[in-house]
Amino acid sequence: MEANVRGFGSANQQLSDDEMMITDVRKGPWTLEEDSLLMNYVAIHGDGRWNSVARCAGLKRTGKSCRLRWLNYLRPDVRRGNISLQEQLTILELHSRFGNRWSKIAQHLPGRTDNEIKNYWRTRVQKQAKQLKCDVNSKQFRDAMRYVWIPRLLERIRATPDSSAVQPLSVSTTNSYTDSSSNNHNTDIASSTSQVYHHHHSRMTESGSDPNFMPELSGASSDSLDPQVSPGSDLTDCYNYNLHGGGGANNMDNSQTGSGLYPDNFNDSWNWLGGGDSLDNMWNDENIWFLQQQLLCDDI
DNA sequence: AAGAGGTTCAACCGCAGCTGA
DNA sequence: TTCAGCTGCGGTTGAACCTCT
Repeated sequence: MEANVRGFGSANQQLSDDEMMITDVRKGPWTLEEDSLLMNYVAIHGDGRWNSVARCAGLKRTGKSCRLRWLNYLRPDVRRGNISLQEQLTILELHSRFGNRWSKIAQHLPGRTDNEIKNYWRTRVQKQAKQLKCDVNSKQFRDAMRYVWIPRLLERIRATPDSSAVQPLSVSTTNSYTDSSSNNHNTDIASSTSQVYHHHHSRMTESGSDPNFMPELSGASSDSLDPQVSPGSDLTDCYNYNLHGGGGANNMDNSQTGSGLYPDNFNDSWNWLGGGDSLDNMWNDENIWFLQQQLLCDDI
């Protein structure tokens, strides 16, 4: 497909400053030729100073456009494609901590771009919230992530005998991460979160909430990003009530899974998380029931 | 086979912050 | 101190692709 020349956006838009310097600014998808020009130029002169890159490389693109193309697509260590379970876990955890600070989250995922993480969040995570009929920033959804989603991810990561099996399927062969700490960051987060989760899980079934588990979600942290997030005690009280007295797992009415709280395609809606396995294993009746109890509890 | 509707993701935009003259 | 230019960020858009009927 041919890229447009001043045809991608609004015709009446005012030209931005860097556009003013280039006549006949090209917009739209990049061609192989343009990619080649940009890669060759950066290989020789290095990146940065993107306006001069655009000019000197002979590209009729804005500096911004060149920068974006390089960072999101052309740079040698960029990795695109399937987000691994560990990366999913990292994104969930870091988003709960930083919110929509995509570039900050991307710093913890070597080779991933802020754009890709943002797209992942919007297309996958927000979709789940929508299908659960709750806001992605709501307590319900955060708790669902916290008590069901993340633990399940951890289980799956741990259950994978060959760690390479949870790596993305399409990792660039030119990847070379010189920062060893960054290289291990996903595993570190999975490991530490796992430890915290198990600590939390054993405690919460005994005596209620554990503020140490993802405190940014519990509201215990002073720098909590979302003031509406309440302490975990409500949820765990609800959990204990349902589990131990007020209609626990043994009393679970399977008909609840089709009660209307969740759409009929609830299981399917979480499919992306499983990485290919049957959802029957991933989102069984117990998990669905648990989520339903959270929502019921929150409604009280 | 074809069209409709849904999903994905590359690329754009506006804005804010930084830097140097 | 001010201002212009540049860079980076987050939100949004729309073409391409996929799935369903």
